[in-house]
Amino acid sequence: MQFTKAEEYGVLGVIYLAEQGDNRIIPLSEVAESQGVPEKFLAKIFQNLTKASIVRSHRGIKGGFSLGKNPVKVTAREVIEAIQGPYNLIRCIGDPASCVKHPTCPVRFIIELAERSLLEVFEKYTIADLIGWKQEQLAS
Amino acid sequence: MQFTKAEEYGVLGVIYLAEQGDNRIIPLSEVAESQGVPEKFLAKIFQNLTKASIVRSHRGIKGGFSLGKNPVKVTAREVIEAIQGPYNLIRCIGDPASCVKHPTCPVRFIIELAERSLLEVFEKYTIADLIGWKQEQLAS
DNA sequence: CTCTTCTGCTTTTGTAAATTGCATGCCGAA
DNA sequence: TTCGGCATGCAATTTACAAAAGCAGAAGAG
Repeated sequence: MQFTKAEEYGVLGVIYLAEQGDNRIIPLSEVAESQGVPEKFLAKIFQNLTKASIVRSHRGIKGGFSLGKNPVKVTAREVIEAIQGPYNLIRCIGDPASCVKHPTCPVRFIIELAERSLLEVFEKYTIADLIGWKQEQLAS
Repeated sequence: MQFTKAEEYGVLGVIYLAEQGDNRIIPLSEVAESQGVPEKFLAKIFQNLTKASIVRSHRGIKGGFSLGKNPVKVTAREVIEAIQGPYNLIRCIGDPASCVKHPTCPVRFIIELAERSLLEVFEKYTIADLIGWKQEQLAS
């Protein structure tokens, strides 16, 4: 079980945008370079974020991406699920039919609890919280 | 991020052994067939469980596997970590060197919290708890 | 001895993640 | 109105790892 790079890059990208402040428009190339991630990969991720209105895209010269929402109101869960789709630690939770043979499967029981507690964490912290934490680290 | 089949099969296998009671010795073929999982794959998983003393192996005719510990004292975390090694949702947590460029990486911050809350769940429930839950489901 | 079962190692297969490439469309600026 | 920079969308590739299969060997019971 591992956090994917797409999720990681996406969160980092949104944070970078938020840090520039004032809803500035930043070209993707700058975001990618600043975070040291492949631009084309980030492009795909940002398309998902655009669909979820977390960022806004601007074409043409001087184009790029700006924040679509107030970072205080965007939770980590929203960003992650915009990128990966709904969270499923195990297939049979998203698709109960595949688990129909084991209506009493104890693995599902514990995975459901684990998933819930994971989502609680992701829901508890906003992009603004993550930036705040980063500032604290820099200060200390 | 997904729970792996190895983890799932391992937990199911241990539960099956525990359900037979009295530390009976069960050949791997029976465990595999009862859970509908490939025997060779399960074999590798059980080797790890053996090293962690969660199960005990017995060779020769009438050989197989028996429980190595009281199911009341084996947590889901122990089983899972015996199979997969220490839990790392993200690479830079297990290997901080790979993250040295970003000492303030906010992703690490939230992933560490997520990981901790995940492990708390896995630590809270024992094999006996899972079996108990299964019985409840059957009863209702 | 010999048959059965685990053991250890190697190899293959399958699938999803991660990345790259390219043709296209849009937009602002000159 | 044209040009260049930038996003878009889809296709293709590469990489990585999970999942599974294979096989020779060791250990134990009868």
